[in-house]
Order: sequence, then structure tokens, then C-alpha cells
Amino acid sequence: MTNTEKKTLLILDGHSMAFRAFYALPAESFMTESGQYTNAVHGFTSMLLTMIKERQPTHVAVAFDLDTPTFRSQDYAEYKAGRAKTPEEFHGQIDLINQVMGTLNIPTITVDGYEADDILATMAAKGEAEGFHVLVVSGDRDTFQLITDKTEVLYPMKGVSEIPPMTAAEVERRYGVGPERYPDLAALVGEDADNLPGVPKVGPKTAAKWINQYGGTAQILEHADEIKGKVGENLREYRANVERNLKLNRLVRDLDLPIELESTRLEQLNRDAMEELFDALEFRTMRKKALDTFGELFGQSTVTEDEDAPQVPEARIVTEAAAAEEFLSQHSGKPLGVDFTLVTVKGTPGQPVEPNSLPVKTTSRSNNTPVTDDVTAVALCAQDDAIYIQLPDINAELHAVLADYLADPAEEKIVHDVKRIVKALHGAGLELAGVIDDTNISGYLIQPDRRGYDLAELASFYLKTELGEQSPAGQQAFDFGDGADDANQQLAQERVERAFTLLQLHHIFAAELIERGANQLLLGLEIPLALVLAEMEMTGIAVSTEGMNELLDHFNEQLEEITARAYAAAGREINLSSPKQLQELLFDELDLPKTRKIKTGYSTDAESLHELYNKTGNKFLEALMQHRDVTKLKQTVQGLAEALADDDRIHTTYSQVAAATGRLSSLRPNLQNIPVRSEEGRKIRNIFVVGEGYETLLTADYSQIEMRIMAHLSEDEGLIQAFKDGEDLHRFVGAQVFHVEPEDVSAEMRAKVKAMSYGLVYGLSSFGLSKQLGIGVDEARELMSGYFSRFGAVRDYLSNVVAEARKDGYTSTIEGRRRYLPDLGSSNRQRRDMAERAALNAPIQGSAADIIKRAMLELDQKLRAGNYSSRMLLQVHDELVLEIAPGELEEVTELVKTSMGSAATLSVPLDVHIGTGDTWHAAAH
DNA sequence: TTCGTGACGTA
DNA sequence: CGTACGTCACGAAT
Repeated sequence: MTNTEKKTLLILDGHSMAFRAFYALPAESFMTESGQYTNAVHGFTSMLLTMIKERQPTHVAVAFDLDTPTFRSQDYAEYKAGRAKTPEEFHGQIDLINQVMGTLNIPTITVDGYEADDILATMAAKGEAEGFHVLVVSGDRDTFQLITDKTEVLYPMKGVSEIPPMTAAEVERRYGVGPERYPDLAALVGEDADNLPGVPKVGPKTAAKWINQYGGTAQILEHADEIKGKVGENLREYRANVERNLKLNRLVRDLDLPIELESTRLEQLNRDAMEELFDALEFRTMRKKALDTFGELFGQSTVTEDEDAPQVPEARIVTEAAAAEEFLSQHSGKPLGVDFTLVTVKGTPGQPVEPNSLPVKTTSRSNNTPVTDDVTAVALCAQDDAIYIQLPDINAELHAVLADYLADPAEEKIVHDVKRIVKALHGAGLELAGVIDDTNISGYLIQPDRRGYDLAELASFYLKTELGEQSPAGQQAFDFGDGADDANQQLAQERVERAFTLLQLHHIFAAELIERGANQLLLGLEIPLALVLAEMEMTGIAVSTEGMNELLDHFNEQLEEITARAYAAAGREINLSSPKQLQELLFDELDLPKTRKIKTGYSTDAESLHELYNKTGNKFLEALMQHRDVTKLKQTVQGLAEALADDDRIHTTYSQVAAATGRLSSLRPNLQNIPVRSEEGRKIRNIFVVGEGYETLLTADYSQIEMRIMAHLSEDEGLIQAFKDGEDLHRFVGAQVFHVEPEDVSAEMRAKVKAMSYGLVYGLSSFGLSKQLGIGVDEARELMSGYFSRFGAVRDYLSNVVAEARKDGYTSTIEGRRRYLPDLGSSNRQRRDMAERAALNAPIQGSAADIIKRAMLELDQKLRAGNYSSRMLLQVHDELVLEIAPGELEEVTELVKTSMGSAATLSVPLDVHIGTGDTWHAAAH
């Protein structure tokens, strides 16, 4: 053996990494036609290939545990007892991983009576002795003891996508002890997953302290008598645990291995076998990845096309009208995937982009500065053909062809994020019609609680294809024409791939929506609404800059005084915005009574501070609470100021895909949480003003829409009567619950009933009600039973909603919008309870969202049809804000009332409350 | 710079 | 131990 070769040995703990992969990827989206789950196989294989590509090992092996007893379980019968049994979906996947390794010519190793970790330890020892650099991949922290300057342990942090090396320094940093002492630390602390309890009350901190003080476990136990306090007692009492743990977590480094290290040398894969197996597993992208990875290593290009996978057509860069026309006429009548390359630049939404504007990163949330998108290219893709058009310097004929196509409602288009595209096109003087699917929205309707709906995410999830890094749109090269160079061709191909993905996703999504009967939700509600929202966003709402600055000064003045008072009361300066520093001051220095416990200590939230203040009357607390209030308001105003566009208006962005219930959300800035409850807060609403050339602002809100929906869905006669009565709802309900005449319902009774009515919509418990009202749990329980004895159908409805959701797996709104709640079947009570409350709330909140969305569409139609100049500006869940043009108030008020009032036919009327005024605040009565 | 946490505004 | 959101500041991670 020569030592001149640089050798790297990569060894993996197959079981632990397969498990990590299993939990990192959703099983339900990795199932073959035959019903075999493959998420663990997929994740493991992908991870392994990435690892090989990145670390270029010369030798690779995978170690597995056997099901047979090990020396550990024989020694200690409870070892790893009490582990949840393997999930159904995991079955068979280890065997498949074995098969995959077979086709990759990577040996798998097992040793009877020992665990995979022992195999890793032995191989690492051998490898080091033979001059290897050793990479150990395992999700088991016991392997940290193997770390040396020649051996790295790669430990997965997030699923199997991030597996950074744990170095000696990193172990030291995290645990306070070096890798050689990690077993001692683990032995003292114990390991729940292996059912190895350690010393009670001893966590990593204490253990590290002892180790650094005394040395190893043996020395600590020798000095056990010196250690004071409860932990010392525990150490003496549980020393047997420690000794046992140390014995069990010490990995064996001298096993007899069934193979020599040299036979783990990486070879070319067995291509035919691999392709056959990967096809059976329905891995498409992975097949290519394997061929690429091994091809790179063994110097031969093995890249082949997957005949089964639909092929992305080649991008043809089109610069002449004739070519585009020909393409369009060839594919006329069939939907095309249309991808728009958008560049985000500083500017006013919907308005033309200043020439030479530089692209801005929108991912950075550091500022709220108004941005707008510019369209720089369009990719049009049919099943087997695609063109790509770059917009800057486009010739007039081609521009006309494209403009006609985009604006033609008969030409069906599938796009992603139609609202953003419509706004960008508007700035470029183009219109868009004929959108029959927006994969951003349809993806949301199908699965409304995903975090994001990026095209790449959807493609990865539904198509198992990776779109890969997108070249930054701002770097587009504009030197097209007769010199359409490689860079441009590459860009064009990337965008065509996206357009092609739109087609693929559309097939899946449309089928799913039709099956659910939710196609109208997409085509008749959400997509048209996106266009209305685009208008609202581009319009924005006018702001009085003067009022804004005055208000900012006002809050700053208050803040100065309050801060000085707080420092004086505290006797020193402190960062009043730091919960951490506040905790130190309140609970350590001032030794105030402890409040509600939170992760980082004790809560300093408003409720806790209020309680503390009532108990102690401490002046600092008073100032702190005021400081909290005023800074919050100041920040809100500052946020608004930053978001002010050149037209002195604020253009929020609505997200149609953020709230799992179907509500909209508003961002940058959020105009759906502008203060209204406090007097000081309402001053902020005064800076939103009617714009120049308009007569007044108008607000229109649904009164008690959620309770009305509750009445409708539950068909509770009493509640329906309450609304038909048209009198004060809570007074009516109070009279029923307390068996008195409506006029005899006291303010207190009314408040209680009101809190309960609203609470029911959220799945309120009697405990929660008692806390909310500051009454005993018994009284709360009585109140609830009194309520339900009068409104029994409400109770029946609520329990029915949960039962149905458990049976079907989802809840539905009146428009057929679904929310899936898999946690209803969770074995974890907290998760289950949460899912139940979500199930109670989703149909109600979601139906309310449906209704106001319908109303907005209706109103938009009517305003257009009547050629009104008045326009919608904002939506705040149950409220619309409009800007009324001179002379239109009376008629538009009527339109608003009828649109909102007739947006749904319920068994109770929909009551709409209207107000007008020069500012948002003034309009709110 | 990015992330998690705590806090808090709205319906 | 009441649903649904978005934003801010802090502080600790690179």
C-alpha cells in the first residue's frame, strides 16, 4: 500500500439517515403506482449522491443495523425500548435502499450483534490506520466520539438537505466538551431516544461543567461526594445509570468486518440495473443525477435523456413578428404555459419603469421602499414547441403580435402569479386576458397551508423535477438579434422550462380541482379577484405626509418623556425593547413576582406586566407599558412612511395564498393591522386621506359576519331569529341565556355573552372563557351550558364540524374551499386540540372570506359597468375602503350595499354598515 | 446576513 | 387552555 494516493472513505449509517430522510420528505408525495412509499429511498439516495459529488470520496460503504439482538440490548433489556414502532410508510424502504446501493456498486455492511455505529467506528479506526481521510455520516450523536483530525462526522441539521461537518471545535462549542469527552457528557445527561436515562436535573451545561472540572466520568464519580445540592444527590443515587450509559454508548472499534476496506472502493455504477430500478421507483430526476455524478467521477459522460419523462422543448429566441405569428397560429386553441421574466426595481407599482432602473433584491426585508416589476422577456410553451421573446428593443410588429396575443381572452394561458404579472404588464402598457390557470393560486387552493408556492417548490413536490437555480433576471444579456449568444440561449431555456412546468402542473391541478368541484373557485372567484386586487394595489391609498410627520413627532415627544421616566424608575438605562434585558431587570434585580413561564424565562407581555403592576404598583412597569404602546404606534407610522410611493400613496400588496382559511393578507406594508382600538392608535387612521380629485373615503363593513355564518351553517332557529329580529344581537342572546327581557340585559351580561359568541367561533374552552372574563371556571362552564341550552343547534353544528373533518380529512366553506387538517388524527393531544379548533374556525372564517371576495367581484363589475370613477382601495377582512369620485356618493353607496349584501344567500340577512369621511378614521362611523 | 423568539397590531 | 395573519426589535447564529 502506497501512501501517495489521497484516499477518502465515506461511510454512512444507513438506518439513521434513511429515517432522517423519511421525516424530511412527505411520504404521500412519494408513492409509486404500486403503492410503495419511496420518500426515505429518495431522500437517502439524493443525499448520498450529493455527498459523493461534493466530497469526491474514493471509497464508500453503508452500514446497517440488523433486527437481531445486540450486545447492548442483551446487556440492558430496556435499550431502545419504548420507541414508537416504525411507521407503516417506512416499511420496505430499507430493503429498497439496499437494492439501490447494489446498482450503484456500493457495499452495505452488517454485523450480527452490533449496531451500524459500531461498524462505522471500526471502519473509521481502520481507515485512519491506513491513511484515509474518513467521513462518517450519521444522525446519531454517539458518533461524535469518532471525531479526530482525520475523521469528520457529518451530522444532519435540517432533514437531509444540510449535513455540515461536526468538527472537534464545533462539538466543543455546542456542548462545552471535546469529542473524546462527548460519551461522558451523554452518559450523564442520558438519551431519551435510546431509553437511557441519565442523572435527573443534569443537562448538557452541568455535565460539561463537571467534565471540565474533574475530567471523565470516572473522576466525576470519584468526587461524587463533593458535589453539593440536589444534583449531587442525584448523581450519587443514579451513578449506576451513568456507568451503564457510558458502557452502552462507547462504540466498538475492533469488530471483525466481513469485508476489507479496499473492497469499498467506488466503482462505476451498474447502469442497466440502476435505470431499471429507478424507473420502478419512479425516480426521474434522480436517474440523471446518478448518471451525472458517476459520469463525472469516472470520466465518461453517462448523461442520457429519460425517454419517459416529458421533454422540455428547445427555446427558440424569436425576434421577428412572422416567427411568433407562426408559432401562435400553430398552437392556437390550446393552452400555452406563459412565463414572464420580471425584474424588480424601485418605483411605483403599475406605473412605467424609469429607464436604467437597477434591479433590487426583494428578499431583503430591511426596507419597505416601494418597488415595481418590469417585464423583460416572455416564454411561450406548448407541449413540444416553445418560443422566447425579449422585450427591450423589440420591433413594433413583434410587439403588436405579442400584445394582441396577451390581450386575447380566447387564447388560453397558464401563468404563475397573475396579479404580479398583470401589474408588471400594466407598467409596460400591455394587457393580459385568457388566463385559465394560475399555478400559484391553484396550488394554494389544493393545499392552502403550504408555506410557499414558488414554481420551483411546486415542481419539486408535484413533478419531482428540480428547476434549479434561476439566473438572476436582472443579469439578462440584451445583445440579441443576429448574435443571440449562449448566455441568452441559456436564459431562454430556463424560462421555457418554467413555462413548460406550468403546463405539467396545470394537468395535475386542473384534474384535482375538477374532482373537488372547486374549479369555479379558481376560475370564477380567485383569478378574477386577482385582477381586481391588482387594480387596488396599483391605485393605493392617499396619505397626508404632513399628518404623518406630525404624528411621528407627537409619538417621539411622548417617547422621550416616557423613556426618561422609565430610566429614572429603574435607576439606570436599559433597552426597553429587549425582553431579555427586561427579564433581568424585573425578575433578577428587582426580584418582582414571577410571571407566566416562556421558553426564554418569564414573560414580559402586556398581560403579565399589567398583573405585575397591579400587584406592585411599580412606576417602572407603568412607564414600560406606555413605552410599549407608543413604540408600537411609532413603528407602525414609520413603516407607513417608508412605504410611501412617489405618488404620495401607499400601495400594499395583497397575498391571495398566505392564509390557510382563504382570507387575504396584506404586506409591505400590512394595512390590515392599522390600529383602531385605542384613541392614540386611531390617530394613525387619520393620515389615510381621500386623494386629490375625489370627494370622500367610504368604508363598508359587514356587521357580525362570522356569527351570521354560524347561524346559517348551524341552522339554529334561535340564532337565526336573533338576526332576523334586527335588534342588538348580544342583547338578544343575553336575554335568552339569562332568561330576562332584552331591556333587562345588563352591560355585564351583554359583555359575557358577546365574549362567548365570538369565542365559540374560535373553539373557546370553558377555561379560556373564564380567563377572558376573569370569572371562575365553574361560572364559565355554566355560562356555556346556558348558552347551548338555548342555542343547541350551534353545539351540534360545532361537534359535527369536527367529526366530519376527522372523517373526510378536511373542512369546507360555502364556496367549497377546503382546508386539510391531518393533525386531527395526531396522537399528540396538543396538536390534535389545535387542529380541532382550526376545524371549528376554518369553515366560518373561510366562508366569510368567500363572501367578501364575491362582493368585491360584484362591486368591481358594477363600478365598471356604470363607468364610475369611484374605486376600491382596501380590504380588511370584513371591511372595504373606497375612494368616491365627486357626485357618485349616493349611487356608489347603493352599489356597495347591494354587492356586499347579496354576495351570499344565507338564512340570515347580511348587514352592511357604511361610513364616509375625509380620512379613514373619519369614515369609520 | 439570516434565523428564531417575543411581542403586538388587526379581523 | 381562542382562530387567522404580518412586522418589528433583539440577540445569537454565520
